[in-house]
Amino acid sequence: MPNLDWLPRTILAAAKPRDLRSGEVLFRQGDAASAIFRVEEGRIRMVRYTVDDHVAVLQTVGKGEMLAEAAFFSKTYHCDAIAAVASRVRVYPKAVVLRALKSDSGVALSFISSLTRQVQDLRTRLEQRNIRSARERVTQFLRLSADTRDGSVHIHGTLKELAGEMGLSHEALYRTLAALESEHTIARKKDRIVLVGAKFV
Amino acid sequence: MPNLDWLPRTILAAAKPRDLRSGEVLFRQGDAASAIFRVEEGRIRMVRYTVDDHVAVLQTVGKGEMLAEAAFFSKTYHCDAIAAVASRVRVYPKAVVLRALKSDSGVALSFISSLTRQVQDLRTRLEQRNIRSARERVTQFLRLSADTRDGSVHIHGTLKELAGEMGLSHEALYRTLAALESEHTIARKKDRIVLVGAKFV
DNA sequence: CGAGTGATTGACTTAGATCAATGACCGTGG
DNA sequence: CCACGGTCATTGATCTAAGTCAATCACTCG
Repeated sequence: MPNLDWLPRTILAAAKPRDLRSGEVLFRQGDAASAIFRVEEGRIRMVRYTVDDHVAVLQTVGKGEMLAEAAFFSKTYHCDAIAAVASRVRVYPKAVVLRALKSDSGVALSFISSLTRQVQDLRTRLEQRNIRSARERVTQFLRLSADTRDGSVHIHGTLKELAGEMGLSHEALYRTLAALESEHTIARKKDRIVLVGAKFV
Repeated sequence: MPNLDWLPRTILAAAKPRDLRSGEVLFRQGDAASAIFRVEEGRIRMVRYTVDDHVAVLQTVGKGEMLAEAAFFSKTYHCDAIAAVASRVRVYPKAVVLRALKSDSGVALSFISSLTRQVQDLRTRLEQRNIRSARERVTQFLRLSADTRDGSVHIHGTLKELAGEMGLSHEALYRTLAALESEHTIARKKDRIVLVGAKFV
């Protein structure tokens, strides 16, 4: 869950937390962009109002993720940020962070590193979504997530959450795992799934 | 299609092109990471071999996109890059680019800007993939892509390509558009779709 | 002028969403 | 210490929307 590890400790330490009730607004489209945030707890929804007067969710930002990075390069926020559930964010004043990025190329480089990793990860997830079949989607996920050493995948959080991240209903995931297990393609342990037939190093 | 607009002109100009036949290998997992690339024409597939001896496509990089950005922070490439069709890439030596990033905070900032935009875009696309119904997926896409001024969406390339990007079969997209049109939710012109009922500014 | 490709529509099939019910587990408050 | 409410995990039954196969038409290009 890092994701802001690239910031100097002094800035990290100085960032104030802010608590939000469910439904509370963090900022609105058009507000002066004064800070970026990191979600410590809960979920924030980035929402935009469309030309035909509907609401569109641009993204849902979860625990550990950064939000409003684009505020760096904009005078104002370009969408609303609203807490989907009771949440806590940490506030990083834009000016302070920007100064650090400008003055210290090491900080900038670390940030770039973090961003490129994110881009890769997101592209991979998008690619996975192109796989229609639940079965293939799940096995590809497991293959890419498997530890090279022992072919096992550690499951963070609940299977239900995982299903959501993979774009499957939780029932579909349960069923698929059950099927794969019964064919001995995988073995399941507590918090861990092992790819049978993985070549160990 | 820009995406490397953040690099100094001198570097852009110095980058050599390289042509690849369909199926040709640009680099292999484990090769020393000596350059990053931009796809000028065609499509490059990033492929990894999994622990259980299968092939997994990590991502498909299309025209205008950058590839192997992560090579900046790694001694070696961590997957294979293979041309899916005859392609042309431009080669940016890692050392040169890295030097520019380190020495010029303006360059670094521009790169960061480009990356944050990419991250936002990818997250939005992922969010869209969570919408199961073709109809909703298409309308959300149109709403978010619509020009604020006149509520119209310019269609780049073919509808077939668009269907692929949205994760729909082309038939499903055609049908959905036909349905939306017959209900007067949208109007179609050459290369352009207009959201009826969009509030014009 | 034919080959190749996109756009479009029809018919059919199926995989996955949805609705439902049950058991296991956990924390908690009386 | 135990009963109760809540959530996850699991499995069954059902339904439907989207994928797949297929045929046609319109265009473009050499």
